Amino acid sequence: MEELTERQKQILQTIIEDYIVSAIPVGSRTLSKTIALSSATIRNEMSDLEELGYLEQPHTSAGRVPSQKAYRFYVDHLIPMTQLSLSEIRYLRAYYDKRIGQTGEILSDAARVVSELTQYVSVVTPPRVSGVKVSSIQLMPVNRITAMVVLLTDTGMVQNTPIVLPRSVTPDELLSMSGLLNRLFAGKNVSEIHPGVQYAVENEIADQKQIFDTICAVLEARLESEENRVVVEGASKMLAHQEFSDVEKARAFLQLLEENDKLGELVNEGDGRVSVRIGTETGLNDMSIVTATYSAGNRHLGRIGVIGPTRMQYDKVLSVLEQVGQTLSEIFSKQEEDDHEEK
Amino acid sequence: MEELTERQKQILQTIIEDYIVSAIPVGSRTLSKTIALSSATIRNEMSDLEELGYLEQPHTSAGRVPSQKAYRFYVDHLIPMTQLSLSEIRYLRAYYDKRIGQTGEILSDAARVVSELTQYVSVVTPPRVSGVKVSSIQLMPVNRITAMVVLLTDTGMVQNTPIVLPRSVTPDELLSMSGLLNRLFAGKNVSEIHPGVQYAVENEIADQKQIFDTICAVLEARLESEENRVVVEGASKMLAHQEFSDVEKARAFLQLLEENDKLGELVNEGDGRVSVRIGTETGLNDMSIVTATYSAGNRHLGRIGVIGPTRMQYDKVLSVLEQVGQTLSEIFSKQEEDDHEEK
DNA sequence: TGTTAGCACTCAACGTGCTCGAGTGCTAAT
DNA sequence: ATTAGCACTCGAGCACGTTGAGTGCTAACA
Repeated sequence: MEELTERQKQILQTIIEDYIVSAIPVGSRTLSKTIALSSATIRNEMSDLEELGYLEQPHTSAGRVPSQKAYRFYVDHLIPMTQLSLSEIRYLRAYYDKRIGQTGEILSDAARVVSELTQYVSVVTPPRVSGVKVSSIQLMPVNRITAMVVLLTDTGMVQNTPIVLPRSVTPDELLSMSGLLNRLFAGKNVSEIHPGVQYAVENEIADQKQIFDTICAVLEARLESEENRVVVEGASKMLAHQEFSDVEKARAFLQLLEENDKLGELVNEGDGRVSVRIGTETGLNDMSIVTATYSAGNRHLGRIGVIGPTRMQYDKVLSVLEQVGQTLSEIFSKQEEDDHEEK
Repeated sequence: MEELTERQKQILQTIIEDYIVSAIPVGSRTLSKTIALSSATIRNEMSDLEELGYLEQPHTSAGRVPSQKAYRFYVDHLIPMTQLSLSEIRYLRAYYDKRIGQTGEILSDAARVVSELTQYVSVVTPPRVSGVKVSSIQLMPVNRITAMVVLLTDTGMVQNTPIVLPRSVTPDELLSMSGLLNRLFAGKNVSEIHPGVQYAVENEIADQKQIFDTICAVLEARLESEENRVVVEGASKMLAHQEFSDVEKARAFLQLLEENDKLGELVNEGDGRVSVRIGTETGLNDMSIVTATYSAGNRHLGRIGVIGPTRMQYDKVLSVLEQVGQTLSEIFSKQEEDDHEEK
């Protein structure tokens, strides 16, 4: 690919940044005010940039609009390192210092912060089972044939699942079953739970194995389905952006936001610590998805992201996500440390 | 208030039902096709109805549009008893027969069904603490100074809350604390949990009282905040209705749907087994809210509702909500029965 | 050789005036 | 009491001209 001259880069960057805030095609006159060149010169350069595929013209007598390729070039080479403003950092800290609560709340708080700071829709995927370890498991009786399984993880997450047992069971049996489950799975990865796990039996009777398998099966299914849950915040903000003034487009997008599985996949598809997918790279039309990971220690847990029109404030979004992803990681890692400290 | 003649009622009903599906002002010509009267006669009647406040004219040469008063009259006197279609009933049953799972899932399933069948946004408020009884309480150690409180209710709901204790506590202490909590609160209303509850102590030391109070305080706060959670489904459907073709209106509504506390209040404000609030009665502009209760036995738990434009298919919405509310009640009551059966 | 001024050209956006038709109210006839 | 007829109203939709932002090209200039 041909190298762009410094001047071309400057012009391209100015066009992109102008267009990102104004959403109207930018013309040579406008640019000549920011850049010390005559409009004619700029026209020539723009013409070249168009030929190279960085700019597009909606119609003959309109200004130029950055192409997908331009955005890609922008985030790869031109993006300025944005510092969050002091007030923004303070805003983030306010959440960070909050008591450590329920995982679900932490995630939706994080999403709300991101959405608020960026003015785009924010999506978070919950911790993946493969990244989380069992801290303890407890069975609680509900009625004769139903029990509640409460699973506690090292990241401070709780998962409770009602289980209908194959036969009626006494509280004592449940207790010993709890003990068994703990001996088997405590400290292991949550993903290792599935029926058929072999364990050294001393004096168990055959149908206890059946109960054990039932519990594992239900638990496994539940954890897996839990993985598909996603948290969405700030959906109303999308309508503030021009590209959704067409109601049909807005409806389609809103519907996407309601399809949790698809949305979760979309967010998790990002790779690397931060990932920027632009336009068709997302598989969606005229949409961009920026995501960052969060983790506990060095175990990858999930991703937090922003989804919006291709014309997106990439610099702002990137710095916010980077910051929030890091904060989330700190929170989850802290929880883990507390655990170790205990031992 | 003046009584309407049978003919006026018929005309009014036809206008309303026509307008509900078409959303365009209905004229006398159109009506004369459905009703065996000349357009002129109908015009006279319409003129009278307008004077009585049942109809409105957007402008001189447009048809008539039903007023809020007309809708109110419609749901109170004219509404036909809609039977759900066979396929709809089958659809409902499919959900009803589903395994009884997590409360949250039941509620969001219910909301999704309502939204799907009515094509409006559906909102559910979770069971109120005052309607729910403690089944059992369990404390699980997380680390030295943190424990997880797992509260099981008679409606099969689970509530888990992390609690940071005032001092480090041994698992044995937690166990005895669990026992105490169970003795005190099992079978009682969840709402009776708060710090400072007096209990007959045998050999408890002073600071155990402090731990006890901490647990109760956090639990109480948590349960209260949990009450404000609402489930919203089908938000994207709102955009299909004409009254939201104005993006600004759509945005405002979408934002309302994200303000959980306000939304919950709005839904819970309904009274009676089913409640229909129209237009300004809701406190919102040009919106209607239809809600139905669901309960366990005779204890009121929460409400499920539909929120949409004043021009709403009241008959359809009413029958769906009535049905789903009843189904929800059956589910939650069943859970309760199982409990009693156990004893 | 790169930059700039000037000019003709293009085209969406906007405003104006026009027609069309759905709908009304009124009056007079049935 | 109902209906037919007619004049009137007014938004929707279309044609048309104007405006202005923006372009490409050419020729002059440093």
